[in-house]
Amino acid sequence: MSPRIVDRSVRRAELASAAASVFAQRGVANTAVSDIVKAAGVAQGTFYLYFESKDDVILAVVERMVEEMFAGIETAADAPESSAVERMRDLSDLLASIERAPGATELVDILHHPDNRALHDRMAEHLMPRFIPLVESIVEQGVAEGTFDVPDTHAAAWFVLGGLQSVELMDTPAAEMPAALAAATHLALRTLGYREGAA
Amino acid sequence: MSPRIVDRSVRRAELASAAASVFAQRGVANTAVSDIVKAAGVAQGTFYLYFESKDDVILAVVERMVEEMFAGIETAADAPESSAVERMRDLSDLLASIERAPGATELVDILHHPDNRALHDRMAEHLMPRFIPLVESIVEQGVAEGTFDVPDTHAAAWFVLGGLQSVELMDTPAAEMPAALAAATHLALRTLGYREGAA
Amino acid sequence: MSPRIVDRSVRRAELASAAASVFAQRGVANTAVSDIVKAAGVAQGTFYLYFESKDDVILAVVERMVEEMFAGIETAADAPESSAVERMRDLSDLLASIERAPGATELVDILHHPDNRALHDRMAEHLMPRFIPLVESIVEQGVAEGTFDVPDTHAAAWFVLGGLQSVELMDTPAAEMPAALAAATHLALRTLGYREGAA
Amino acid sequence: MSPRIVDRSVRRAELASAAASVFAQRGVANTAVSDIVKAAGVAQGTFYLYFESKDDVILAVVERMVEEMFAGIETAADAPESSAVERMRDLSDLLASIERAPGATELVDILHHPDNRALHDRMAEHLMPRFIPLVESIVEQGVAEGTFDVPDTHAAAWFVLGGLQSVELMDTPAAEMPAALAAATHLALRTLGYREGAA
DNA sequence: GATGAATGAGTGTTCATTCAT
DNA sequence: GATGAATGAACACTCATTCAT
Repeated sequence: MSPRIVDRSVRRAELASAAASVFAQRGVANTAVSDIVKAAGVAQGTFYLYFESKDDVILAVVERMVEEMFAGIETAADAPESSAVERMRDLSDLLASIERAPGATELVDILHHPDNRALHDRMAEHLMPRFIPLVESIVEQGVAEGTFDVPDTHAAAWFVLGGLQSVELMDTPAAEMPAALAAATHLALRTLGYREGAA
Repeated sequence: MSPRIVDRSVRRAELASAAASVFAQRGVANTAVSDIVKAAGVAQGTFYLYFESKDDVILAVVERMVEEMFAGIETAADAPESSAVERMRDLSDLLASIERAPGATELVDILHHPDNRALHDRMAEHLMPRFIPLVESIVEQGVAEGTFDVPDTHAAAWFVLGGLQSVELMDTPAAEMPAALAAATHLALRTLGYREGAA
Repeated sequence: MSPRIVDRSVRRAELASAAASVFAQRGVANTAVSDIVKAAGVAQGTFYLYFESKDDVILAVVERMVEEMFAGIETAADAPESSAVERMRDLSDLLASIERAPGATELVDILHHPDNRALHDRMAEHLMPRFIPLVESIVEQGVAEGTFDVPDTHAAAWFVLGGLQSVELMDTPAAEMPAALAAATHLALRTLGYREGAA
Repeated sequence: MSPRIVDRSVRRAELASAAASVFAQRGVANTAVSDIVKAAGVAQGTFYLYFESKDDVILAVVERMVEEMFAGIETAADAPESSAVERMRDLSDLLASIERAPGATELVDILHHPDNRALHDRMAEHLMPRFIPLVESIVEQGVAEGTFDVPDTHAAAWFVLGGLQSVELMDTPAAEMPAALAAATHLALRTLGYREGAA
């Protein structure tokens, strides 16, 4: 009955996984702690050995999601050897492909559950501040390279990131996504002062 | 104490107001129907004379907000006699001033309550589809006038609106807002292919 | 607005009718006073002008049913010019046909509503004591005529009436009802000491 | 105060007992779950650990009653070594003594509560189908033995059982019960075609 | 007499959290 | 550490009844 020689953080992760899974199916608000422990195969009390409260798991799940997402994006987009334009194009693609990223299925399920807009947003809240520096560094690089031309790189980073995200929220059928994406990327570059044919 | 003197819709509005007020203080999820009726000074059962359920008030509050917001914006921005560039600038200003609009204080309180991201989003959900046609009409006008140049007006409308909203979410101190706004407007116009100095 | 020159008891009857109708559809316990007034087309308060409470209508409805049922039965079965055996046979038939009696449809609907067993029973309670004297008078007549032979006419009346009712509760398909009825009548007569072929 | 010492079914039984007791005092409909838990000395939530709903306890109480009653009857009357006539006489006695059975006091209290006709009936509903086969087997045995003579044993079983029950509902003072019972038994046997003095 | 808006106590049920074992 | 039975406050919602108009 006690072959559970797993250490604290592993157990915590198991519970968070179980929670994430149930959240995806039933929505966060409709999920009771009892659902989580059932899914994890532990007793009710055990939950409180690893989390202070229900809110605590929610936070943990969100944070894990942010980490996973950002990890994927960052390694891919943080390629200082590329030109700013290339990095910008990559970022645009990556943003679009986040939802199709391997292993992200669960995240997406959770985020897409209609009752989880709050979670979705709490996540966006965590995500934006982390993305912005990345985007801003790309913008700055572009300005330095002379391909971009913006007075306020910070504002530009927000504007472009907001614009790209917004396009992804558009009412686009799957078939036309690539075209929409191309359009968005094009707009993003233009926003940054990039002249397609020029240079 | 003064029955029959107020008609149904007025009473309903009173209750919605009370609800909005409590929502702003405690967040939607933390507000019980009993809190609402207490604030409105009526009995518990009275609430259900005017709303079918708690969800019903929430929806009513959100819709009222949307209407108020959109009413302000629409009348202001829907000026077909102006040029597309002017209208775009107006829209940008208006978007920024929404939160400071008279009477909107309460809306803002509610929307800013940390627990109310869901409400905020349900509202955005209602709002975006109503704004997009407006923005798109401006873009199309600009294209027709020869001042804008975009292949896909729909995508452009989403991108620009998303970008503008995003800038407003920026971590900008009040003092620098005008500058940030000017920058955002500038970016929006550039995104649409407008050449500042040119014709 | 006041062509309602109906007198008190008529109005009361209207309300009782409305109540009976709703009871039949939704069951007594699931029927709110508001349902009754809606069906009657009067205001909520009006109800309390004619009935003291919800229980009061229930009672009124039950009593009306009892009266209707008994009226039908009594006139039919109370035929002192017939022989006791004939009257017994008639009673048996009548008991079986109660549910198919004209105008009783509504009663039956109510009584058959699964939630209304209590009502059904309150009614049986009223009905049995009224039927028993009738049955007993038949039994006594038979004894006097020499066709029946029972020591305790009171007990015999209860036994026979209970037996007949019980058979009607049997799991009999409609097609076999006549046969079951004949069997029951036969048993009833035998119980009373009647020798079929004899005398 | 002594958790884990009682097992699940015991605790469930305790709660059912408490419920039965309160039902007897206040009637089923007038009993709130809060009354039950108060009587049982447990918290409100505990109730829902053992029953799915209020209806669930009601059903449990009824079923327990049915079992208790039937257990007593069955063992007593199911004596195939006796003659059909003897078994019939035993059954008649048992039916009459049910209410006086040791431990049945509580059942009787509940059943006699005026508001509990529904419960009473739900029980009768459960009970009749279980008794009928027993009675029918007696009738069939009698026919085989040549002491009874009925064409339709099924109908006869219903008739006789209904008759016996009906007599017990009679307005008989306690002192005269034995006589009424004897009369009923006599009638029952006669109904089945038994000739007292004969063979 | 009639109205119907208002009342508010009462209901069944859920669930995050605790704690004796 | 792990358990899971127990807790009890909280909640949304109903409805018989009242009463100012």
